[in-house]
Amino acid sequence: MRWSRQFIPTLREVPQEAEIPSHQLMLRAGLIRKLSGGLYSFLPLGLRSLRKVERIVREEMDRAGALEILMPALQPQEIWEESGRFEVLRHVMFKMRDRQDRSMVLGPTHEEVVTGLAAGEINSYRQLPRNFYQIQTKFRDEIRPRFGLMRAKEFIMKDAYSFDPGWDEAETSYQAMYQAYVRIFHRCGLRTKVVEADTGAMGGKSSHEFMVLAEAGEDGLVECDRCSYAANLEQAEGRFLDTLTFGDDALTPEKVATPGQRTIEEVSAFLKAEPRQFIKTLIYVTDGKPVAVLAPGHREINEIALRKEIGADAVLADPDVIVAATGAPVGFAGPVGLSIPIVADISLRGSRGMISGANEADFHLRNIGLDRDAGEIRYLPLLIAKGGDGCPRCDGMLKEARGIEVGHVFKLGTKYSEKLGATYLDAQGEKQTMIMGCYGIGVTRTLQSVIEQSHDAQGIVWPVSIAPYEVTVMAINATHAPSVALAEQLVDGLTAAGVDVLYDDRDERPGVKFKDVDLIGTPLRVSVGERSLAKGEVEVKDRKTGALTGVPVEQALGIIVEQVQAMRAALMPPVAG
RNA sequence: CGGGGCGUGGCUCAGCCUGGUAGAGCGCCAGCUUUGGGAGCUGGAUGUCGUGAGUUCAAAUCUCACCGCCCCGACCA
Repeated sequence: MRWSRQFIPTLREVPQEAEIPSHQLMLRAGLIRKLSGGLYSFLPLGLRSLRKVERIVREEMDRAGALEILMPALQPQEIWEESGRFEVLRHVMFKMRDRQDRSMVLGPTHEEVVTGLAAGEINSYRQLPRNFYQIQTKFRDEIRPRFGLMRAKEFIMKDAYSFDPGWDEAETSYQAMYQAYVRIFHRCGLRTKVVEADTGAMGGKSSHEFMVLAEAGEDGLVECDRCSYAANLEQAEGRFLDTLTFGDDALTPEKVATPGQRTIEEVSAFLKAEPRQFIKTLIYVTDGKPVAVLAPGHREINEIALRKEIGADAVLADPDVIVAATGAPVGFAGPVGLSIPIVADISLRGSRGMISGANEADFHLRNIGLDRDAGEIRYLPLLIAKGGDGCPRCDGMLKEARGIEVGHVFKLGTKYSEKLGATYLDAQGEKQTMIMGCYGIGVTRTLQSVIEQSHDAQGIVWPVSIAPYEVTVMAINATHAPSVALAEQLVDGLTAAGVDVLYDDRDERPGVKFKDVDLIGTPLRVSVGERSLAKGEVEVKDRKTGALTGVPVEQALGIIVEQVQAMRAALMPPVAG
């Protein structure tokens, strides 16, 4: 392909709309253009890379035995009401009406459709197991689209759904997908970290996320410095290593005036005590009733864990509810003397000498021995894990990182198959419920994640497997006939050898062409110029290492093809299976 | 939805405070020179200054409303 016939609108300057490197580079290298917030057009270069990611995904899914199908993006709202997820996901679904005034939605995911399909078509154990997947556009009315393709309103997802006769078989399906994901991301040149995760709106028993570690990542996670434990912060449990005992055990609670001091920060400064000596008392409301939730003053409550324990609808209480529940305005709640149920993080068990609100305006209590001075308390693990906490699996210590979720595998169990009647008859003629799993890869997000992980100051550094072109060839001076002739000869030869080659035929200054090639990031650059030609050579530059090699003209074609093949081979998974 | 920032040519931005002829660099078009890391010279095209209302003799500039974009938070796969 000739550069002059392609459409590669590169930008010299960083568009102000883009914050993170990958988003900036996708715009600068001419891969995408924005239509409006969270909606992007793919230009030729972006689409070429996207198609290559899709091809890898498709090959590995097929290899793992999954079957490609394609389901409608436009769906009747009823199927969501049937599964009970309309309420859960109504805020992320685009909703509309058709000409018969039927309520329709654009699918944010496809458990409902695929489970209905399986329920209708699969009746016997002889038809199991089956795993259906598709690569398709998903629609989610994001509260806040962000970072280009990272979080968009419309994006391409590979979603797969496994149906198994029993739990053991389902485990096998899960492992097969897990392994396929490892291979997919490896082939895309991505380094990923697998973490334990919360199942969120998908539901089900347990799940793992494939994370690309990156500063720009939207998810916090922790990993152990000793063992392989790693988890999303939403899911992670850290062992609290600190001991919360202060001062003399014999001291009893004492009221202390703290006029106008509401936050832990304010009161700890006022009383000259560390935040960790405080019992943070938050009032939540669940099922219409207030509940006091306690945590050490320097730590945060994990609301996902909390909701699992006290009720899925739990939210922080409004000020008037707090006044009614504690008798004091916001900022002065404490566990001592409260008449509402209390749950506390397990780190607070046995704590002594603590400080908390006195349930009276402008007063706090100190010298609290929590289980001595407060009423009945349920102790539960409720904290968001933090770097420095102990690993829950071994003696190691957790450290924090940020990640981009590119894949997520779920053990769903029977959540959908039960609701939507996905049952079959086993060998004994007994009716059984299918065991499901679901497996997603954000294809467009994966593409951008590769750039986020693989770029430098000059531009994108594509892994050869998903580079829009594998090699760019140029005549440094497009008016120098011998250079042009040799360049074109190399382009033809490479094309014939099955290499994706871009021919920069523009009559631009060399600097312009060099900058552009670096920006769009093709793994190899071949330049033909008068200088190297005088030595009987062409120049090959490795985009990743920056290494420049003079290659004799006669051997150039063979050497370049070999290098491309070597780069391709390096990204194939080491072992089969 | 709360907080903050920003909307001026294709891109990056100045001008706004203190109202009075709409600017620069890059890009684009034509010509000449140039050709190993974003060239030089000459000439040229491109703007409802986000939209609407208001104040004013006069609004890119002041006021109000709305819209859009970006960031933080809440929320979320």
